[in-house]
Amino acid sequence: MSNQSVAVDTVAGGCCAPLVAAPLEPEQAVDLAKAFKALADPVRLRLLSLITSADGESCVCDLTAAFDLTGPTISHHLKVLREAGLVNSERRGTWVYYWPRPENLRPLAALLDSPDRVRV
Amino acid sequence: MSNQSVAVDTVAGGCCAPLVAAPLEPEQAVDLAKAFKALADPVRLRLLSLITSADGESCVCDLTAAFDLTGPTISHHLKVLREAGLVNSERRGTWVYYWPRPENLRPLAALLDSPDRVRV
DNA sequence: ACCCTGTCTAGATGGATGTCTAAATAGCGT
DNA sequence: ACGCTATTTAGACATCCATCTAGACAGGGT
Repeated sequence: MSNQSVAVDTVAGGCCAPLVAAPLEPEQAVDLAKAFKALADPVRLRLLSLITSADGESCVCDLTAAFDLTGPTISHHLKVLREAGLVNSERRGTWVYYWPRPENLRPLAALLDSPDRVRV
Repeated sequence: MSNQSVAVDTVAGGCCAPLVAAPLEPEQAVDLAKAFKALADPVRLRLLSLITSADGESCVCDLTAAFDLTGPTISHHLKVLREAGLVNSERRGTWVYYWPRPENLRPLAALLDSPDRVRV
């Protein structure tokens, strides 16, 4: 259950200077868009923030409890985050645990990091 | 034409510690998701990178020329970026120019910036 | 063996989104 | 005034997506 990340693997591979530095290649843009698409939902953002701010990892049961949504819906969102390479998961006994993958989150942050501008 | 930004204004207002620090409030997540949704398309990512890496600003005519898409489609994507607060625009004579809003891009970068983890 | 709980998969459905064509608006040059 | 170019708006259409219900699968306890 741990290795089906798709979108961000190329990103993690050192892709993409900050937006300020150079225009994106179309293929890079496609890969990056997949990652940002995973972040483009309030539920997934909250899931990621819960997972990331937790101490190392989070149980699905705790995550589900934080929302007013059905189990399958949460499961779907976690799958999107996992396939985007933003989190990883593992089953231990009855429960499944999720933890963040900062090595794939950091390049996204670096891409958006922009210095101040003349024009404000 | 310059002031209909919607999504990121609250973000720019000093919102949101890094994901690592604390879970997001639901309302914050909704606002941030709007911003990431604007980034969640390859065309818009390339538009933003063209605008941001250009020297100060870009003319719509140059942006349109960089894609194999119709003018209205580019215009639509630029509107999405503008309403998300990521860029701003101004008409000067015949042409319309777009420039980035780093004050609204930087909080997004800060949100995703994550330190290394025990578990890799 | 059986049941109970936790999680995921499959399939359906209403709403959002990317793209197009056609038409409107804005400014420039003659 | 007219026509030409640049850009946006309006509306249509096909696809994608968030959510749900129903059911499958996994593990633990009795």
